[in-house]
Amino acid sequence: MASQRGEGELTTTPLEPADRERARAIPEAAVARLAVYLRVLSGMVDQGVTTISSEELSQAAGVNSAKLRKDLSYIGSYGTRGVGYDVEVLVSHIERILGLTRKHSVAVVGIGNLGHALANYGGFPGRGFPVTALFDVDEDLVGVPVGGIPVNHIEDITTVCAEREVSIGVIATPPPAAQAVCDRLVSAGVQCILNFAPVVLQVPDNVEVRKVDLAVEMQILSFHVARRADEAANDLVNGIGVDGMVIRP
Amino acid sequence: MASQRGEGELTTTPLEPADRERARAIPEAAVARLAVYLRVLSGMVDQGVTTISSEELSQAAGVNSAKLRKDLSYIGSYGTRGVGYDVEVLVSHIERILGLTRKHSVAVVGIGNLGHALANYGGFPGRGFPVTALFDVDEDLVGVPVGGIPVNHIEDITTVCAEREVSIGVIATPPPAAQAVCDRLVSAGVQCILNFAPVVLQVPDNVEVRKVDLAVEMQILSFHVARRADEAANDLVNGIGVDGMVIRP
DNA sequence: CCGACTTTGTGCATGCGTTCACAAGCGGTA
DNA sequence: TACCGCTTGTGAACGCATGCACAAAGTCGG
Repeated sequence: MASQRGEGELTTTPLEPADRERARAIPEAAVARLAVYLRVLSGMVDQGVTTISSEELSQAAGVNSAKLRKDLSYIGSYGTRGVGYDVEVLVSHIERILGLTRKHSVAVVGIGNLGHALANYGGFPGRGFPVTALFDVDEDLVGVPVGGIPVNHIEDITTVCAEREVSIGVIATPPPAAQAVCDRLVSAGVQCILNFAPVVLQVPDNVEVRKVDLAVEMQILSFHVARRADEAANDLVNGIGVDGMVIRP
Repeated sequence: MASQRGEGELTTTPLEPADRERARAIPEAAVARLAVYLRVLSGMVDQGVTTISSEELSQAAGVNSAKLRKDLSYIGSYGTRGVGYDVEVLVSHIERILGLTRKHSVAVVGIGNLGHALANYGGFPGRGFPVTALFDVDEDLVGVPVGGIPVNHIEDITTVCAEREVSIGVIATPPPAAQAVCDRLVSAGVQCILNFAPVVLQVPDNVEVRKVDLAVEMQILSFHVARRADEAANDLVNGIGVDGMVIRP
């Protein structure tokens, strides 16, 4: 049983030593899944569910139950054998490990179609990620409010990010501008970047970049389409029908 | 050296037996990277580069050169020792393996902020992913052209997807609608789905789903912010300055 | 034609992540 | 209190992906 403590009395919410070591050791893949569990659990809370077993939760999250238990074990042992997990307890522990006890101010750079969508996206503020700054090069956009926030000129990134304590920068610019924008965000002290531009960003070691590349996602799907189509053709040649039934045994 | 053949004489472009086996064996992670290499290489072609070494390409793609060579070896041996790779040859082989020799018609469901952005996104058609159908529940949207394509009512998914030979469905609906939309796409014969809704979709085994979850991405970044902040606090306690310099040796 | 130099392709070791399988632990019941 | 059934937590085995290091294979200059 890890040390318990009151929460929310500090904005920075430092982790206990035991948790600190755990956080260091959590595999990247497990972190991504913890976020998914958290979302599923939040839904459970809304439905009035108070207790859940690893089997139920793993099904809802679309993973193997052993994996789920191992993932949860990375953040501590908060289940009750023979019963399951207390939903609210689990939620609060995952939130703590993911650093969601503190708000993370977000800046969106590039207010095109995607930037608009991101600025208006309701999922962010509701989950502790308020969008507090928008930037674009287009002078005509500067001052125009999008999703309730006026657009700033890209030249002002450094000062605006500093004064609004931006901790996450989202790049939604055209590809050629992405690296320059990234550099500016970094020099403004932003250490976490979510990149939607189809460009490989070069950043210093102390900056974390995650990329969302729609074209790559599509191409991965395309690969699977091709492989499937090809296997089907192959199977047909080998006497197996499209429904998996052997037509020429 | 794998068998060479003319390309483009068939819309379905079946793979040679040797390639077929390779495609089956390519690790998922490598497929994602191949898509990145392809994008970088396309940029090289535009710059007039004809030959590139694994070292140069790996740097541009942000990976280790050994990994790059291994990834390329999955699709065959098309390099020249002592010289490097012919850019155009590499492009055409990656395209073939990823199934990009054929167009993949895309349907976007849910024409909200994100759906608009996706429908207008220029990156898709340019890379062989023409958006050919849009759907929404909102009667007021039906018939309105977005990005040049009129919106259809969601009730017509099955027929429209079938007649336009949609092979990839993109879900950009609110979370509660996602599973129902997914089921409809599947019953319309769509086997590949890109899901932007923060929901775990349940699909049959023969359907491939990839998810893009912005909230999860943010939370992963949040985790890193927290870990970093915590390490910094820890280091400070242990007498190491924020710039990594030991202030209390 | 030969030797030096360059770069690919890959066998092998290492490390990480997933899965299995079961002991440990808890609640309920008599 | 003692037993029984259920579920967690985790050691251990396995499999996949990464990175190293080098032989194989090509180019280029003389």
